[in-house]
Amino acid sequence: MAVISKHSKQRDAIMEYLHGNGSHPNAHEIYSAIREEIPNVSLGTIYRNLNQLAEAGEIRKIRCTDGPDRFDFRTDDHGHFICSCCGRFYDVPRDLIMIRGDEGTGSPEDSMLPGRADSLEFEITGVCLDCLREKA
Amino acid sequence: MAVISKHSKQRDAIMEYLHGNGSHPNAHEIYSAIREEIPNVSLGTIYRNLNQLAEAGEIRKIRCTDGPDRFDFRTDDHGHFICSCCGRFYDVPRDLIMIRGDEGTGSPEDSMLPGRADSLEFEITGVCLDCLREKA
DNA sequence: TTAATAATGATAATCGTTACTATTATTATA
DNA sequence: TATAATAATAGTAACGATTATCATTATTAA
Repeated sequence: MAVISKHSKQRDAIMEYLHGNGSHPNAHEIYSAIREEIPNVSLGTIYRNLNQLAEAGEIRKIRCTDGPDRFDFRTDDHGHFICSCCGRFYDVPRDLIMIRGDEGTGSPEDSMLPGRADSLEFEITGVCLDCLREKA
Repeated sequence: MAVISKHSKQRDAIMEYLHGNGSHPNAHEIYSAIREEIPNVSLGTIYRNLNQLAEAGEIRKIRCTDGPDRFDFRTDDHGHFICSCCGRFYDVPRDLIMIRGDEGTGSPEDSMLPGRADSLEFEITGVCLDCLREKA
């Protein structure tokens, strides 16, 4: 895991923005927000820092099935629920998802998977409760 | 779901290639393969047809967390296991994955999810049995 | 306080993909 | 079977997201 050696106000501003922002912004949204504070910040700086922070394990890069990558200050294991109606992005705890046959011995031979599972990325698409209520 | 109205040898060749090829090729791999048969086929034609076929429900587009999209002639609900060692792509039946709280009443209110789940995309990263054996 | 070097802003380049357009192929119908 | 309608094509330009380059500036260690 890479280490960040020198510190910069641009990176601080990005971290501050991510922590104060519950959603899952993409690079351009972060760029727009940081520009309010540091008007001549460069988009390249945003990307460089986001990747650096992700490699250092301080944030998570979410590769979306559609559209640009998003970034999340939550680094614990979790997936996402995307409302196909309003587009909102919800966090879903990892332990809501179970892999059948992965609870027993822990031996990959006993699992129904083609090997040893190390991590699981998942994205649930559906309609959130807010949108369901609105429709009713 | 869109309908394909006229038929073309380029599209036929793509379908044939996908069915004769168990893996999950990306657009460039398909392009290379089709060019053997139709040397002046255009990359745009490959993309146009792949998207058309996916919209018609004849193939599936797999949006990878890393790298370009892949295409799969299997259209049933399933996810993927990617070996971080050899890069191979395995199919995983959808029913190996369970969403906790999604078995009961079917009511989204009872689920632990933020709404009604319509579909689940998942990608398991790990080390496949072949690679595990090789290491041992 | 200076030397070493990491980070920056500006911008060019890259990659995967989509859009455009004149031409060609397929289909329905006369 | 000839013709008209139009979908699909090849070629190429354009696009959005991201990464690379590079001269300059900021941070850190000695």
